[in-house]
Amino acid sequence: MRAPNETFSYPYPHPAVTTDVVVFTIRDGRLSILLVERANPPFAGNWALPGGFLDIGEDLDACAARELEEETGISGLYLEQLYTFGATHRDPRERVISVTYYALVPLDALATPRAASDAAAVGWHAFDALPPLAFDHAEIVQMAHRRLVAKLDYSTIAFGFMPKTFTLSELQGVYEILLHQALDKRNFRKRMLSLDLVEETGKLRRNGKHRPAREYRVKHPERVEIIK
Amino acid sequence: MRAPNETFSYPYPHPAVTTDVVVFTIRDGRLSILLVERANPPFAGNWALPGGFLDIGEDLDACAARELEEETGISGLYLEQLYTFGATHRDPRERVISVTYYALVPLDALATPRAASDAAAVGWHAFDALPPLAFDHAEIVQMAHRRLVAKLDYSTIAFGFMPKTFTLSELQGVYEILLHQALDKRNFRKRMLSLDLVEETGKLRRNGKHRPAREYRVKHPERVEIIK
DNA sequence: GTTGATCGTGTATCAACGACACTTAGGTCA
DNA sequence: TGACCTAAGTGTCGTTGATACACGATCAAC
Repeated sequence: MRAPNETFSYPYPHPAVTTDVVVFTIRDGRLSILLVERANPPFAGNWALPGGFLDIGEDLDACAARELEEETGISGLYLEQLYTFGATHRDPRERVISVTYYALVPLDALATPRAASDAAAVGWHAFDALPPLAFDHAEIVQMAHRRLVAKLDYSTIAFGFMPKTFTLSELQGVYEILLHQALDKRNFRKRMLSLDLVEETGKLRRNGKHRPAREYRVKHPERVEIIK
Repeated sequence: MRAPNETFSYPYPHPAVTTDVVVFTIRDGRLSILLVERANPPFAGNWALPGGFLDIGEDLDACAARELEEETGISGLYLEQLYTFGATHRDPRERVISVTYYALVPLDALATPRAASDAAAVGWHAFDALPPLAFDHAEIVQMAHRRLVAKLDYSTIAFGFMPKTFTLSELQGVYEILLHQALDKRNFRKRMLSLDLVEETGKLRRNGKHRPAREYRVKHPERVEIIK
């Protein structure tokens, strides 16, 4: 496609542009994020966010989706732009501007990532027990987490973690994990139902040796994320 | 500094990176933004946001501040990152990624901008009567406005428009302009004073042939922007 | 000293939120 | 088959925050 020794020249120096994605999910009751183990320098052997260099004819959103798919096999997520990081020495190779995104994966989506391209391994890591991360990715993860928690208050972002159908107890569990605190069952249900965002499927879900729970679904899955 | 015909080469194509800044103020009772008239193609003669190309050794925030100062003479503002725009054909010359910022100027700051560098003219334009803008700058302005209005609800961002001292009526006026609606005087004062963010200077301000108003100042000017 | 203009103040009602405990339904097992 | 275990599901009351609303006080101008 491209001559081996071809180069691209500009009258002024240009930085490289990358995208990086923070993918959240909840696994085994813990908030977790998706990391790839770097196969190549710099930071070979370290864990990092999935991401990579922007193709010159590609939109930023498309780049984030493509790199995520290439490195982890996960696709079809709704990616929201988070922040752009551009400190001068954040990458030892050259000047790199990183446009970062975040996304949520439902609990059930059997998102078993597979390593590919320049990643040695891929895996979910509990947010409160992350390994050391390459580049400034720890900072990116922190910002994504702050954004996620802030959005719980004024948006329906938590539904991003829910499978197609779920029980109110499961939904409450997601909030409790994200907020790090127990919630009152009656108040939680009152608030959720008054928002008029979920509806009963009519089915019951049997989860153990006790009374079965009513199953719910989101009423307007397309416009989750609306501000309350 | 640089040899005239020097070029910078990379094994892969690199986009250019720019910063653009949306500066808000309130003039004559109208929300206004700062625009520069472009002296050079593309879009020569059109109005655009102040901004320009990132220097290779410069942080993004510094670039935004520098370009703003160079093109308008305004400096010392607190710039907050807004969003990064990178659609493939947003600049006809080459692929350009723009990291955008926004900032607020107090009403009194005699911010008389002066044209410089590659700007033919500089001026304030009422937000509800903007001229056609170059590139995708209209979209950037819309996003900045949405962010500004959203932040009114849960932050102290409105103080960014206030001079060192002000009256509660002036502060109320700012809110009314931004929110596009009249507010009840008693309720507004109750809420503002209960936040414990302003204090009386002890002075009175005479503004006309009527009872003078008490003068206030922000209590902790350094940490304006805190979430309520 | 009357007029005009803005400043500054209090109360009553309603809605939203938080605290709080028991009954119901199904599964399990003796 | 009935006793028991476990999570599901439900209502009230008090507190707090938001909204609606009207008039006297103060200064300048005449």
